[in-house]
Amino acid sequence: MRENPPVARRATWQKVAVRDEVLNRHDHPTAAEVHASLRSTGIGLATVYRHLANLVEEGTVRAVEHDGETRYDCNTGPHAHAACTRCGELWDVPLPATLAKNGVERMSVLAEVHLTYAGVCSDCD
Amino acid sequence: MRENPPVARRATWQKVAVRDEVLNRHDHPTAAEVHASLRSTGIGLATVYRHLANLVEEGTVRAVEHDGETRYDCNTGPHAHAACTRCGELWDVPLPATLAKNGVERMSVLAEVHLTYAGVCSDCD
DNA sequence: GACCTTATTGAGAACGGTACTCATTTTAAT
DNA sequence: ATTAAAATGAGTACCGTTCTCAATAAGGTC
Repeated sequence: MRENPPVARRATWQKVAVRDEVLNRHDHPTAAEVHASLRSTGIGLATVYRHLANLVEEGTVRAVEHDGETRYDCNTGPHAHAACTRCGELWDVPLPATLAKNGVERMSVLAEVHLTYAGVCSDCD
Repeated sequence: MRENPPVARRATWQKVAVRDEVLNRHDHPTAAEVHASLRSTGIGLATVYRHLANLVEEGTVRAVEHDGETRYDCNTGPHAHAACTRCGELWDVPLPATLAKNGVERMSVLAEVHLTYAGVCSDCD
């Protein structure tokens, strides 16, 4: 008999499917793209969004806002992004080891640093 | 008689109102906020969006994507941003003078660098 | 296995920010 | 004044995302 039973988390094939899909791709898919890849399973779009949000919340994947849509990144370590304005490709690049934080004094608790380089990739140039 | 008459640009009080409003505020307003500030003039929301887009296109102001909405920044020089996740405040901070660009070789034409620090500002801490 | 409790699902509706449509208004040149 | 066309704005469409809630299914218990 437990006074504060933990919220039960049930295992479902949907949860596994979404996690496996996003962890196995390195191309920063959107929720719609994950849903499309799992189309044959019949999973619902709402469920895909739900699990992606859960994975972000538990720190398993990282959400990257880009061009008005959210992309999911299986790389949770510190890194920056580069985006091609022609083909829309988004890829990981290293975050400068020492990133000056001068002028951010007004920020008392620095939680995240988002750095994105935008331009034209060599494939499109 | 001109063979290629330039596209006529007519002066309207709406265009002046939007430009003056966004150039006089340093708080990165959204389109809705600009519209609200100009409510008494009766200007339409579509017109506000149109002029803000024009100002961005002609380089007079800078658009900053943040939290799923577009904010407008009268500071067009190179700079970074800091955002408070509690109060939502967004402010300008200096961009590190030398930002290493190692690992961005695949980017053949680098057009923009977006750097945002997220955390809790001293007012909210 | 049968049963039960409740977490999970997913189709569809709702939502928020932004862009488009097009009849009407306004500018500014003649 | 007249006119041609740029500009306006109310309404509508759009798109990514979140919410709703009846139906489903996971996983205990007996």
